[in-house]
Amino acid sequence: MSVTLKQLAASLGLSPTTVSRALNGFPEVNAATRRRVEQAAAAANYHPNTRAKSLATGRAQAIGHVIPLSTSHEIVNPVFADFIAGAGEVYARNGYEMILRVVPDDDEASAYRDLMARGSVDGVILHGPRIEDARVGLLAELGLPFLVHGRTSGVNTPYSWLDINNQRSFHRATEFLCSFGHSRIALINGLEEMDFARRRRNGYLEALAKAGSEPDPMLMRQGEMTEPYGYRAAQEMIQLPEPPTAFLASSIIVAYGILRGLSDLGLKLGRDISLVTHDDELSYLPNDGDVPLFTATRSSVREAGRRAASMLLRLVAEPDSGPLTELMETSLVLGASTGPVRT
Amino acid sequence: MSVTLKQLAASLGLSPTTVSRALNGFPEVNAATRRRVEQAAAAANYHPNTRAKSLATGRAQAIGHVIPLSTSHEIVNPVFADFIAGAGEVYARNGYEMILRVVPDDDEASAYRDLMARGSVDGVILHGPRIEDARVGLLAELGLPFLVHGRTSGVNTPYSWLDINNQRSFHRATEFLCSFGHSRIALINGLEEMDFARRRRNGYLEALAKAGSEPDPMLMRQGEMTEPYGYRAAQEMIQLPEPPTAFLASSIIVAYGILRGLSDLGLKLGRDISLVTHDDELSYLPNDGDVPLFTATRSSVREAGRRAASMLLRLVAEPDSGPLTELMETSLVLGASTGPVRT
DNA sequence: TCGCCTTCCCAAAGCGCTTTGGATGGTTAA
DNA sequence: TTAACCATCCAAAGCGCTTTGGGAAGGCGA
Repeated sequence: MSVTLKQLAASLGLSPTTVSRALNGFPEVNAATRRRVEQAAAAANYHPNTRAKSLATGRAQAIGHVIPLSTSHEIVNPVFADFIAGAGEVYARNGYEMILRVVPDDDEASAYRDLMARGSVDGVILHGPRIEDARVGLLAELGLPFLVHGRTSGVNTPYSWLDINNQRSFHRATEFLCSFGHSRIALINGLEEMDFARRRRNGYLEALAKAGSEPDPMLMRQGEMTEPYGYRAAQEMIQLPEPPTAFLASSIIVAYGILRGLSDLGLKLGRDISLVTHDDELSYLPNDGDVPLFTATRSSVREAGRRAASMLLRLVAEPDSGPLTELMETSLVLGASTGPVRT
Repeated sequence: MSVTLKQLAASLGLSPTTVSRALNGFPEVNAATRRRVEQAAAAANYHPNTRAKSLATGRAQAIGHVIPLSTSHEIVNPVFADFIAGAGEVYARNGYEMILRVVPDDDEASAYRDLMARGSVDGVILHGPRIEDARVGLLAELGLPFLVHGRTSGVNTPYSWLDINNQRSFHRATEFLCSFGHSRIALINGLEEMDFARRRRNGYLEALAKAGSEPDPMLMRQGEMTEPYGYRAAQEMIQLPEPPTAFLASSIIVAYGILRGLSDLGLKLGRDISLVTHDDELSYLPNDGDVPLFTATRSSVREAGRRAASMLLRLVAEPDSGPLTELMETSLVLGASTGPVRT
């Protein structure tokens, strides 16, 4: 079907060895010969067979992403698409393939073992780390280079990760709301078995404590971050005897739900009620413009994908470059959804 | 690192040949031997090296998904994550790997060529087909098995596809609105270079014609399907001298935007204004419950992913199974966003 | 002239698997 | 008894590439 190295070599009257070296930039080949080879390769649309190449080199030239599909709720993380887009960019630029495995989340361990044993990938990115996530230990033990998108509290062995400063983000956001006089601030969080959610709650609690406000369990909720989840949370909380005057949401999708919930009750964001949300800059839910709809802690998950991919590739190339870590700060951008507490 | 066939064979005092045949279910191996081999393989956590295997067999055991990243708007299709989740399920079950390439959309052709020449995949799924999409011709020419998610009008060569009945969906939706007395129905569509968008518009126009309503260009809009797009469209249209009494949206994300746009103007869906949207059943934007928020033409894109993957695998296994096609009908589910025209 | 580098190229082995084409020994039919 | 036949196993080639370990030819200094 497609042309092979041997054929190309034969057509040039050269040995496969020389052609290989010419194309791979080895020094011991005449400049003129190299040019000739390169031209012929381009003309024949020659691309080395990936499988043969990686069998010979021992490198898979591929990075794996295992995306767990929660067996209970079956939710696909909406953030995933943009992260992948960012990472994919980097892989493509570096000649790496991206391979995806969608697995039930109780089957993830065997997915990693399998990937390792088959030698299908040179490294993996671990998504959606939970508190004390056992996958980190497993991967370390397998000896497969990996990078965590996020972190996992309670795991002591060092590992590489890229995370945003969730705690600081929500600390700042809470602080910001407090400075407007808010003291009853609701936290509509993701599932708190997820590490990011726990950290956000910590930041929130920390800021409340600093401001001298007592946290109220009635105002704290965790759940799968869908739009209706935000809607229900907002509606239910607003009917409490002592309703919140502000909301803090863990995802822009949830924020839209809150917005709708309040709007249905005739309440207007920024005037009657304040809202700060985390904003991953999902491409189909842009929160920009002169005055964004939502005041938000903003951080591009696509950029996170890019950086995570770069870090992992570095880790694959130089396994001794030790655990690599990066903490991205978010920016707190002022939108139309916040204002002083209404008295 | 991981155990090889040769090692396993040596440890069993057998030849690699026999071990290979035992594990691959060939008949010419003693039942007892086979059992012994299987147990040893399991104990050693033996998994055949993918690259070696596929080099030997000539099959990549992988399916490629090329996802074009629009160079101009940089939007990642939100529908993509759920489609992938569905397809991934099927690949995993059949021992196929899923490989993803994120490429700028002006570079897609070379991505396919490359995938083909390197032999990295046994087939590909083509996403986001446009009108008269040239990729179909390219893939046919390359001889790479492929399946289109959607269709492409104006391409005459036969090809395999899985699509939903966009035209009929929007025909029915429009008809339904007409039956409520609506005649000024706005269409907030996706980019009409996309095949699905064109079909939806056709269905819409067809139904309008049948109902004797004149289509109004002021009420038809196309664009990238984001939330703000829906918001702006709704707000602008509602201020027209002759505003629409109903909206037809191509995506639930757009529908949320419309909802917010109307809501900001004090208009309530289902009472003041009607809205029907297409609903792909995105997992994080569920439109369900006793009475769904939106009346919708509903079709699970995750299920589409599953079916598309199955069809493609079939195509790969039996290339002569000819062009496979499937047209999924959508269901029109009644939600809270529609009602008789307000007089 | 010889010896010694360079420069440029090649033969062959090997990556881990599958598969072709036997080989071996025991059974069965004639 | 012999030939034909299974049932069961194996040696070796080959998939398309990289890489090791030369080797031939030419240039240079002594």
